[in-house]
Amino acid sequence: MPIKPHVTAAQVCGFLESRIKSGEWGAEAKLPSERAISDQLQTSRVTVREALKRLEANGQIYRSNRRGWFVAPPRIDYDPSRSAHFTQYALEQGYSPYTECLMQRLIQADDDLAGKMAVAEGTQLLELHRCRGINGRLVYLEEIFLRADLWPDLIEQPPDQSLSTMLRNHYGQLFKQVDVDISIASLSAAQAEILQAPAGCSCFYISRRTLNQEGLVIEYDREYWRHDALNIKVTHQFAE
Amino acid sequence: MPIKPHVTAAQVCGFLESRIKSGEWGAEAKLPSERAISDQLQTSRVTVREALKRLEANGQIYRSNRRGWFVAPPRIDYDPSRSAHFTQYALEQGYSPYTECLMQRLIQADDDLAGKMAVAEGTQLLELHRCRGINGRLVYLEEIFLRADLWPDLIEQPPDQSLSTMLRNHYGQLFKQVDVDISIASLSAAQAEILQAPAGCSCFYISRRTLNQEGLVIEYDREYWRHDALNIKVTHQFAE
DNA sequence: GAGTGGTCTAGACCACTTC
DNA sequence: AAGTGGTCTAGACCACTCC
Repeated sequence: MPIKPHVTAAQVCGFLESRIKSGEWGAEAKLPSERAISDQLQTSRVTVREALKRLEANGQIYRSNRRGWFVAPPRIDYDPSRSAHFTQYALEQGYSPYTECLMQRLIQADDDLAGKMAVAEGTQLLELHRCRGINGRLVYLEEIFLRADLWPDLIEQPPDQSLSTMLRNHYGQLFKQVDVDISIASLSAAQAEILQAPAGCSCFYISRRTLNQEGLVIEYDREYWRHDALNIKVTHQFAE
Repeated sequence: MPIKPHVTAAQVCGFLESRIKSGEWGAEAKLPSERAISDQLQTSRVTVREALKRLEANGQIYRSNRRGWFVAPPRIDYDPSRSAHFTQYALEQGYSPYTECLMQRLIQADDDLAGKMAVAEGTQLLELHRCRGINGRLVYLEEIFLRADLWPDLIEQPPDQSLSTMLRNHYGQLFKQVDVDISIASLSAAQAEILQAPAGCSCFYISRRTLNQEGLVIEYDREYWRHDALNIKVTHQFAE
């Protein structure tokens, strides 16, 4: 006798996608609960979760820890090779940017940092941690390292001000070159908690080294982005 | 009476990671079967799979469809803003590159392609599909679009030759600018099958528009990379 | 043919959010 | 207090790979 075939995760994906694409569930809309979806589609919660994770993987939806699943808003365009600040990008694209400084302190460069910043091990560095969001949603964490000898009184400055503007205007530094690295990583437990993301959540990892006219590394920066929040755009002009 | 606490996915992650980091399981090594791991650690297969997926998310391991889980080899460094060909990159970094042409045909530009290539809708384009691997492992799929009017006899050329070299040497084209877009996407069912990846597998999506001296889009390219195979490096020089 | 990963079922408990 | 997502158990069948 014929057995009712299982509802597959792919079918659940289709069901959810059609509602997202039709606009029935707009940006930032909360999806129904996992149990509600599995009841409606006559399937198990495991299958629903599998479908949700696939839509999460390509950035159509995201989750906020234990609060539920939400439709992902449009991604922000971002060119990490430019020194323009995040706030400017976000405003240009019609978003409301938000920055919070989580921590700032003086540290001694360890082996790894010394290599990245081309300084001797033990050199004094200023370390800043910030988180940033758009439209009320946290989208990335940032770890910034600056040579303390180049910015002697920076630690006194208000941390919310744009760093790149400050470096240029206040210290008269000119940027000569930026080296950018982009790869996939996963959030540490502490990072995931700040971004309200699940444990082990995959993220974009972007690191940037900014060099000045003399070839000194004036800024070293590590960013951890929600992967659904970001569209990286880089334009490269070839020399004549 | 005390109940034995559950083995958590995080503990399984730790168990697996320590064996990878210690070198007990080297690059490309096959992990034990999911059932063997769950038996050894006295846990369920679901928990083991959860752990494996977390290590997959940050690129430490990867799976080849239905064949098993493997330790991910070192990532290849890649600068999409340069026109150097993949083969050269791979050889410089000590890998054995591999390219296969999957398809080539003439098409009419649809609305989307016409916009991307700045040509009229219906313009004749040459479409090439290739897959590429290093050390015997497929790492990305590529869809290339070229204006048929600029390369009248290209369809007759051997497809394995480096395209960028050919464009420069044979046609004397000079590259002026490259616009690169990078984001996260997921593989279609057809793409996943070619890369031997699971359904809905997340990937790096890289699209590139290459412009010549006259500002014409001479190449438009879409790449779908296994996310664990890639480390993107871009260097940007600021104008004086 | 044996074993594997891919998928699905039908529960369960906990920590946390929301009301 | 009710409901949610996060996690875990203990099975099952299938399609596929490998031998």
